[in-house]
Amino acid sequence: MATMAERTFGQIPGYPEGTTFDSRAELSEAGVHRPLMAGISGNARDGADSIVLSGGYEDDKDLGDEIVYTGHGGRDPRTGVQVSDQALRGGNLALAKSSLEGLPVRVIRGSRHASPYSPESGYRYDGLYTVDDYWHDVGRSGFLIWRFRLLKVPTVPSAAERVGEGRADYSAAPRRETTVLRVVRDTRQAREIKALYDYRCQVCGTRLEGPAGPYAEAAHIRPLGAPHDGPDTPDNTLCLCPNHHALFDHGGLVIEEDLTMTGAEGRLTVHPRHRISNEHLRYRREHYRAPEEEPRPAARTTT
DNA sequence: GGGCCCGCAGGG
DNA sequence: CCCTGCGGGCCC
Repeated sequence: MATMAERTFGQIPGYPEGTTFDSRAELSEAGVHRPLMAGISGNARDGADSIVLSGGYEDDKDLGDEIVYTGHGGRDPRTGVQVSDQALRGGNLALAKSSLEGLPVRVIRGSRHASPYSPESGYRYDGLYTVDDYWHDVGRSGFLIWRFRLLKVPTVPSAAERVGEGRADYSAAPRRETTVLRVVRDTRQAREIKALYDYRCQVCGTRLEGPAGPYAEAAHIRPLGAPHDGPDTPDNTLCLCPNHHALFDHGGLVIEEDLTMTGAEGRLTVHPRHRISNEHLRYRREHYRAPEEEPRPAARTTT
């Protein structure tokens, strides 16, 4: 009956960047940031979809396009003073998950946030950011804090992504160079493929694991976007470790028709519930495998 | 249902 | 200004 509204990642239709709100209640009603008090909206499974910078956290840094946001926890609720260490759970784990999955986070600034980028009054939606990095530090209080570096996403996505509903088809996955080359966002189906393989590389079986959980990459067999126009569908997606993803993208790993591999040992691991398109594999071989270096006539002659 | 949280209003 | 009480919604 009272089903929880679906968490929406990305921009909320009807509320473009720069939209202002009088109160947290207005922000909540619009769905731009649902919690009325908490600074982080999200959970450990899906990631964080929005945050609010509203002052009060002494270790925050705001450079406009770059924000170092402080996690929550360890504060006396009355005084706001840090009285113990923070842990990687709750909203903190949600932000870490967003970093692992490359999900966009809506950023809202409040007037009480001491920064040249904060609004005069109320709250303002300031666009989408990715969680580029997260780590722990000793804050000014002397207690452990979790810190999240957020970088502004320069382009505005055309459609919002919804978790739990199957209409997440993107024509392209934008990339951005940061400390590493990282996918800005994965589609729902890409995350499902990674889950199906339990984040193990289909080539080597490697499973990378950090404090917030496992990390793998979704690789497209026939690339997205013009002129390849590969679909963002499970039969065109592989779950790979970063090395084999890069090797695959750059033609150093070729998957043959019988799933043996050139550039790696053995056969590609394929889950029984994962159908991979032979057509897309063929396209990849035809366009990315190193061409045979055959001696050719210097000039074509007609007889 | 318990506990948490970057609100908010009101009073001193 | 600071402090207090009272909170709604949501995560676990």
